Amino acid sequence: MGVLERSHLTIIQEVAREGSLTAAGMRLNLTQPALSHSIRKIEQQLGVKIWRREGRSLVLTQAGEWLLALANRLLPQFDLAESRLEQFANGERGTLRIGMECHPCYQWLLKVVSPYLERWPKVDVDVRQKFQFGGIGALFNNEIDILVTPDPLYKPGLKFTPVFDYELVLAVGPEHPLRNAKFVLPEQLVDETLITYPVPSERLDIYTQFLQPAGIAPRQQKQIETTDIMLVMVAHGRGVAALPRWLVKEYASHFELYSVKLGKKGITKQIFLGHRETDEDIHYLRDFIEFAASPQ
Amino acid sequence: MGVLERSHLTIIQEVAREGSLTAAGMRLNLTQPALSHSIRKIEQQLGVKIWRREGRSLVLTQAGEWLLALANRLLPQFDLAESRLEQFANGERGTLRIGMECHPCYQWLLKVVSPYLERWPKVDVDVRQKFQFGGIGALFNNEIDILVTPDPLYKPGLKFTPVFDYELVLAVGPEHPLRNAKFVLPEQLVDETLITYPVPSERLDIYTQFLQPAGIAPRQQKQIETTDIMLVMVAHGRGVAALPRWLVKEYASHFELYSVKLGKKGITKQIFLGHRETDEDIHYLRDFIEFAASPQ
DNA sequence: ATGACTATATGAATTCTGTGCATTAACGAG
DNA sequence: CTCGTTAATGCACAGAATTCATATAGTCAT
Repeated sequence: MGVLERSHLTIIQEVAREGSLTAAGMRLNLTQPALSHSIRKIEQQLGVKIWRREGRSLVLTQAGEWLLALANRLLPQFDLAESRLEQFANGERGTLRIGMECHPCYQWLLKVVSPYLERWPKVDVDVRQKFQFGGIGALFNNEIDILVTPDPLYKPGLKFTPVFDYELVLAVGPEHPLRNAKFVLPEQLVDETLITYPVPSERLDIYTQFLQPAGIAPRQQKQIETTDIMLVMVAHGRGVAALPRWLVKEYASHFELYSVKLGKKGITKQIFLGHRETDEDIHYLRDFIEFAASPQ
Repeated sequence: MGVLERSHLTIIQEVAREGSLTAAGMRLNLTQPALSHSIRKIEQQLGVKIWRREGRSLVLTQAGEWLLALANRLLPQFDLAESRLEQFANGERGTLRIGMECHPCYQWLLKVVSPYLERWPKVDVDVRQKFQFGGIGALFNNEIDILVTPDPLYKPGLKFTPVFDYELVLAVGPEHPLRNAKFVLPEQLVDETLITYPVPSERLDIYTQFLQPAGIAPRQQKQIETTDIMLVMVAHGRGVAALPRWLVKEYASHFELYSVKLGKKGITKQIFLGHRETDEDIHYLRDFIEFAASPQ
């Protein structure tokens, strides 16, 4: 089995560097006899002479030169590894895996992530959107570290932090009769084409909190992946979409878009970040939550 | 100081591979508690959790994944190193440094080295020709492992083996009056141009064994590095040269050359290979000497 | 739920390796 | 030759690694 250890390479390198066991011992915090015993053992375990005893100094043999080259190549990698691990230990390095259960939040997330990456140059961010057992399950399975969700499910071991509120509104185009309406009622959507993200309707607030309570369904539903395309369609009168008010406002600089309140009182949503309690000592994770919760 | 050892990487790799401490223990010839204690120690020494305890199995953390990648990268290099060292130990690998104190022997050496390199694919051959303290000194200083020389100097610790005999002759061109002579005497060279290798005349046998005893010097001496050019010059009547008979014969197929015996009895030389007695257990070195000594 | 099975964790005892001390041996410079 | 320096050696000890025995925990089938 393997007998050559990192410590042996260190000794070989240091002895070659200092040229004497005594000096090398000083640097390694070992006594000269300790090294003498060590190198003898290495040599007989490997069955190779590593040094030629020349007078009172040690000169590397061919095999020794070869080992020295190996040491010079491998030891820096060990050192690097240890400094990396220290960063892991201090929570300075890692991958923050963020799960999303809220399609339109993607735009918001982007705005949070960019400055965060600046602050934590050694932390990578990974965003995932599909979960076999739901976002909460993904948190428990350790598939993700942070969950962006509008539905905090308070379970032991998990914690949720509210990060921002927004109002869900109906986005309509410039030709739409509702464009200047104070608000819209469910029955006003029976003849509309509703554009949504491609997820089950029980995960769309426009259904669960607006249409279904009134027993209404829109004439047609179109599913579109990306927010940009969705709003282009809306601006051209190909349908209407339920989105956060701030998102519609943002896109309004590019396309002509109007926001209409959903119902008399409007629909207000709150977004939470969920995380495992066991992760609370991870510095970069805690900072992400604090940073995200502070108003941008 | 460094705490991460090769053995730790081995454990990480093996546990990841087998998925359980018990199984990994079998492969490493260790018991399960041994591993359990080891990994706990590694973790607390590094200050990083490497595994997450999930149910009754161990799952790598981010830091653990990182270490596994390191292990997969470094461990093969350790394995390779050990197999190389085994080859060193068995004398199958190394560099045979050959020193030359005999210029014309270079041609002979080439003929010996080619088949030798075939027989020892892992042994490299290095030929050196300049020595600060002479060839014998170079042997003692470990600058070379084998010395090709016509002057064996029997000293304790060194051994010399005769490898071949040759006759030193005078090479002349087709227009030369001596071309068919039975032999040549020193005084017949007073008006000649003598072509030699660029070394001090005390190292040229034509001087020490032929001209100087008779108190004769040639009209002119030209120094030329390479045997080829030397013999081209001779063939064109630009001078004469003292070289081994077999060498002249070999070149006679390319240029018109004639060999003339030096003195009535001729000059016979013997070439030896010198080596350190301490090197006699190096397999590839002993084989080189045996191989060189056997008639080609 | 319960029990059988299998995995890891733990603690104490033991074995072994590594280290240091004291000393010897070898070398080199003055 | 002698002194200063360096490596080698033998012995003794401390601490680390390993094992054994056992506790604890999770999984699966009934």
